[in-house]
Amino acid sequence: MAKKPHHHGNLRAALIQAGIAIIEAEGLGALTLRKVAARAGVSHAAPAHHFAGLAGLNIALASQGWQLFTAEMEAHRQMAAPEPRAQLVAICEGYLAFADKHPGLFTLIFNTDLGPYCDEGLNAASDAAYHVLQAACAPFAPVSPRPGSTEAMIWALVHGLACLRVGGHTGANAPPEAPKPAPYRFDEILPPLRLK
Amino acid sequence: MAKKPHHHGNLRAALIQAGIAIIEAEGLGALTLRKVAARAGVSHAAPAHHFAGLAGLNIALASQGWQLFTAEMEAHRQMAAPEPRAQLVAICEGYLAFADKHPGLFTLIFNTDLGPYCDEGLNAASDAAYHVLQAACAPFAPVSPRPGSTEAMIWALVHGLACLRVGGHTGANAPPEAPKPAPYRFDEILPPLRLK
DNA sequence: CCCAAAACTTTACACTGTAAAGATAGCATT
DNA sequence: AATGCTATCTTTACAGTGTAAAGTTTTGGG
Repeated sequence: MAKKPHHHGNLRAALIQAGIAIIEAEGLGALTLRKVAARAGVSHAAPAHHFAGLAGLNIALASQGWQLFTAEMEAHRQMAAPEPRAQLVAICEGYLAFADKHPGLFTLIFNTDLGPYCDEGLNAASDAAYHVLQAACAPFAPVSPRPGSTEAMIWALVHGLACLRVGGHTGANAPPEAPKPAPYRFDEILPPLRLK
Repeated sequence: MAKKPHHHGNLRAALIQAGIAIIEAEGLGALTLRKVAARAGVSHAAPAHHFAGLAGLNIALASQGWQLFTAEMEAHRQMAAPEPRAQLVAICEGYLAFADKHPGLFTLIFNTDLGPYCDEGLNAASDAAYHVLQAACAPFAPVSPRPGSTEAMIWALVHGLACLRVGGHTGANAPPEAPKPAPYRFDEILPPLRLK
């Protein structure tokens, strides 16, 4: 398993790249082993072999998705002022920006059943994302006696906003021709938090 | 289109019931036109004809799902004390209870792309659910200058908690043998709200 | 040099949704 | 009451999917 394997030369990376491209262009529902293979220029059984089936491809793509997700949050954080609230808001805006820009990957990493504890790399990638949010919540006091309650509240709040936005559930249904209201900025619904 | 159509006798309702039974028993991913047909004792093309394809069946099942969802929230509300905060907490607990008890239907109504403005009955059913939550938020002052911000915040908060719980994302990954922490009750992460 | 194993391809199969054509039952009209 | 019409459902066929097994080619080591 060196840099230049036998035929293709790092086919695994090419397949992951092809999979992400398909998800971004046509949505998660259009992701297919055969389409991925065609886009990478190999036979339709090649991805099934490399990833041990569609489930394995999904896991590999989700790992990559978590890394992109983490990078988006980190990028927003580094642009923000160093005060705790600005850092937290920036991370949550990164969370929302990722969901807006990559709804297919967002659905893959959060709303797809990949099997419990299925892959070590996937766990590590999702943990990294969680730690970014956790660190941003650390300066604030718990919102309830339970430790970790602030992280839980912030995560639920930003995740719910992202999910509802991706799913188009932004209030009561309106006729298609009605102008859509501007989406909420995270600051508008973030309750005040006390510093530790 | 009377009560007793030609052959079966209200096949549409039987197909919906069969579809819900499959989702509840085997998950949303196991839902199939052919399985629904088999469970209802008809040919595999019958559901495709009644609902104009799988997409139509999903829409019909989602409408039913929204009604069950609304009923669950209403049932919790009626058990609660009449104070605004107790009413709101009860509705959110109903929200979470539905997600816990019916993860497949929850995923269908929220995380499945059914097409925008695809069906009038579906819109009415989801609007009914939204109005339950909206009414419970009405006694509280907006959390930001924007009107409706309280509904948006509460909805995002409870929805995020429900989604993360359904998806198993309740913090950093732990080894499978580790005991799972008790899920958050909604009260633990609900910020204080001022009455109007 | 040769051979064993890894990396792919080819082939085949069960299952899915969809479309079209055929059969059947209820209803209305004459 | 007889006839034809239409909706309901079945049968048949087909393209596309994931998966498994067998075959082929390349790589790397003894």
